[in-house]
Amino acid sequence: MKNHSNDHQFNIDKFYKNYLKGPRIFNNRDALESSYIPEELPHRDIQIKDIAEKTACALLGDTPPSFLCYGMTGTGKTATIRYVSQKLAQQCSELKPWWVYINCNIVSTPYRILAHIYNTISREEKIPPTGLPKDIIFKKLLGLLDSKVGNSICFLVLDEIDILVNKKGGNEILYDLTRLNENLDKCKTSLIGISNKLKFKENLDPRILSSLGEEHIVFPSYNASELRDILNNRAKITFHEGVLKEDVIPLCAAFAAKEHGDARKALQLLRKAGELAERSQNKIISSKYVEKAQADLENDYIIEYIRGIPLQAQIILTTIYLISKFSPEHIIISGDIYEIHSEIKRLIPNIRQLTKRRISDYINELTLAGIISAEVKSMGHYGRTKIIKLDIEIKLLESVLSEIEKIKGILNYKPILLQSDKVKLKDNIFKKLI
DNA sequence: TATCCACAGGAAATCAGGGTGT
DNA sequence: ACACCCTGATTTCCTGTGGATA
Repeated sequence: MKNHSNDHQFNIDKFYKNYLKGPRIFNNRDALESSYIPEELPHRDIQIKDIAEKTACALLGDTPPSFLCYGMTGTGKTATIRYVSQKLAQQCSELKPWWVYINCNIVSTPYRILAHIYNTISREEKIPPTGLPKDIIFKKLLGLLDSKVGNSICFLVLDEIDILVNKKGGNEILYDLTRLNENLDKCKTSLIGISNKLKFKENLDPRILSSLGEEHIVFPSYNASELRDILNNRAKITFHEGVLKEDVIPLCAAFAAKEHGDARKALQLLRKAGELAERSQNKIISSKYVEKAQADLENDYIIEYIRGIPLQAQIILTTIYLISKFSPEHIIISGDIYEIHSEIKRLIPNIRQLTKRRISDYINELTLAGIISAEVKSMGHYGRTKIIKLDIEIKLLESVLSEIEKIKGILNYKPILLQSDKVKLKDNIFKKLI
């Protein structure tokens, strides 16, 4: 088939030429990445000093104490530790300490934690992702630590340790890690836990808590003025001179300060604003791009989240969508979600029936992610249930769901349940009770 | 005031799918 | 081929419960 509309076609060559000719905004994008470790960390002097003091004895070959770092997301916990670890390494001529970073959200099971530690140190022989018994791995790890790390120190940084603690087997593996030193001849290990939940200690085995030390390093949230300092530092590296309007950084800082002073958020905003300006071929970043970035980031998060969850969870979300779409007045309760789920699962191949129990878990997960909100309410003789509300724009939800191959076909299906008189009757009673 | 609905949500078991060394 | 390992998703079994109703 001939293409008769060449003039309207996207000309990719021309686009690249224009792109190169266009205004340059970014000098070094990496400086706004969360993995970037800056030369200096503003407003973290106390924490740097604290960590430096705790880890300094590694220089003499002694075992540093284990400790915990607390602070909300984006308060610089990980960055500070990486910063100190760099500085510490610069001081060591020989006996360089090893640092193993473990994000417990990603490396999330006992087996994988051991394997991850082993594999980061070993480099040659890798431990397979599954298959072996844990105790074998543990013994192999002990051998490796003594032979490879030798007389040096190995720091094990457990990021998002709270997630690990709340899983089965989490306390056990932590306990094993705290006892590593007892089983080692030459090498010494030291644990550093990072958490953004202050109350996770409740679920922590007291033996682990005592070995992690009673005192913790606290990372307070940044206020707007501190955020401005951070942004100014990074902006100098990131952008070419003169591309930033003066009000951009204060605005980013203000937005992020509203969200418990999250520096990561502030940096994301700044980068997104830069990208938006770049995309519209503008050589100046003005505050209107920040406003736009704020809205975009919110949506990006939601879209990525929904894309990432399992199909069954997406289907649960679809049931909520269908109820909101066809009966906007309807009060959404968990029982109805169950009914409609079993109704529409027939329309999707290879989808099994879920139990109420499982659906209840999915509802909780969606609530945690901020997609919906749910409140348990007692309806007296009508039982106890969850009242569910969609917390995002239904248009947005629709557009995400319609991109999912197996779901897009049923977005116009009107559930039979919604038309049943029994449900309508119950709905009316519920409305009076609320 | 006792009852009883329709669930909530914890704990343990099960299943299937990815592996291992022998 | 066999016995056994680890994991994630799900089921099974279970006890608990707020408050309108009889």
